[in-house]
Amino acid sequence: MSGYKTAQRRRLMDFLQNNPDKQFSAQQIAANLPAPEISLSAIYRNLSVLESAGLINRFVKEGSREVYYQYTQAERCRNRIHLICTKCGKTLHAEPAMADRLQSEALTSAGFRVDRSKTVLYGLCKDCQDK
Amino acid sequence: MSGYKTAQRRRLMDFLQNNPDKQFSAQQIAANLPAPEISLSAIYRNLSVLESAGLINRFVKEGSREVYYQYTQAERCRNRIHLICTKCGKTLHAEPAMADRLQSEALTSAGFRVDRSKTVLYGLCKDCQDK
DNA sequence: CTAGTTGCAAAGAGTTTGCATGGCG
DNA sequence: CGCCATGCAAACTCTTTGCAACTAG
Repeated sequence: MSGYKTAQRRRLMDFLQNNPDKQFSAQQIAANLPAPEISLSAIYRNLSVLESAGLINRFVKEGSREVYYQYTQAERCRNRIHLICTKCGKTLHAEPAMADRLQSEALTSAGFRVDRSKTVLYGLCKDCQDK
Repeated sequence: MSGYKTAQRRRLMDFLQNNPDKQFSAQQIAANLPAPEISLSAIYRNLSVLESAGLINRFVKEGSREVYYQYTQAERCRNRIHLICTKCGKTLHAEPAMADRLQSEALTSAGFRVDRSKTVLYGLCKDCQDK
């Protein structure tokens, strides 16, 4: 009923798939995508489609007002909490075990049920701590 | 050198202080503030001033693109991680002990240094879980 | 009096939408 | 051929800024 396989859709998907640890705004994608260019509106619409299909994640970065997109790695993202480095922008995936502990921690000490898919921990990754 | 005590500034501060558990966008404040109205630009500028002074917190809410502001309760916010209910919008403050455990958890299992002031856990508060 | 403040309108940034054209199936 | 996709420009939303009038100290 809906969804053609167009060259643009595939190129967008490829781009995000090739940078699985990073997240991009629509405009950054437009700027970094190799020629031929894709119109901004097509990018926005395709990102929307891909997100509905569950192929990419969409979220607002802390301190920014832009929407960012990132490739969804099923195995790596499922049931995991994301850690984003505020310096280099890299995304790490907390192991499920860590998410479990964190979740039960919040539940017992505050009665709060953490939603893993919506929660992002911000801070510095290992590499950026050293600098 | 800078900062007068104007009636508008005080009214904004009062409004946020009277709703310490909630966060508002500039436009929501404009809509909920009792008459006489304050121009949107004055609201934005005052929120900016109050934030620089450390009297209120500023952050982007998950799933939204707007900037939200909330009264900074020095004792309650210092060194604490915030928990925001995705249903009712209420903010809880994790005890420092919980933040400590969470932080060391991230550090040992992922080498990630969590920034407490920027990290927000999203989920359901006690009250909203029951419904 | 002087510097910070206010309101209004205009400018910006990011994103969405209407519409005619072009492409997948 | 029918429906989805694309480009372009216009519309939108939230926020910032320029400017002249206005006030706190």
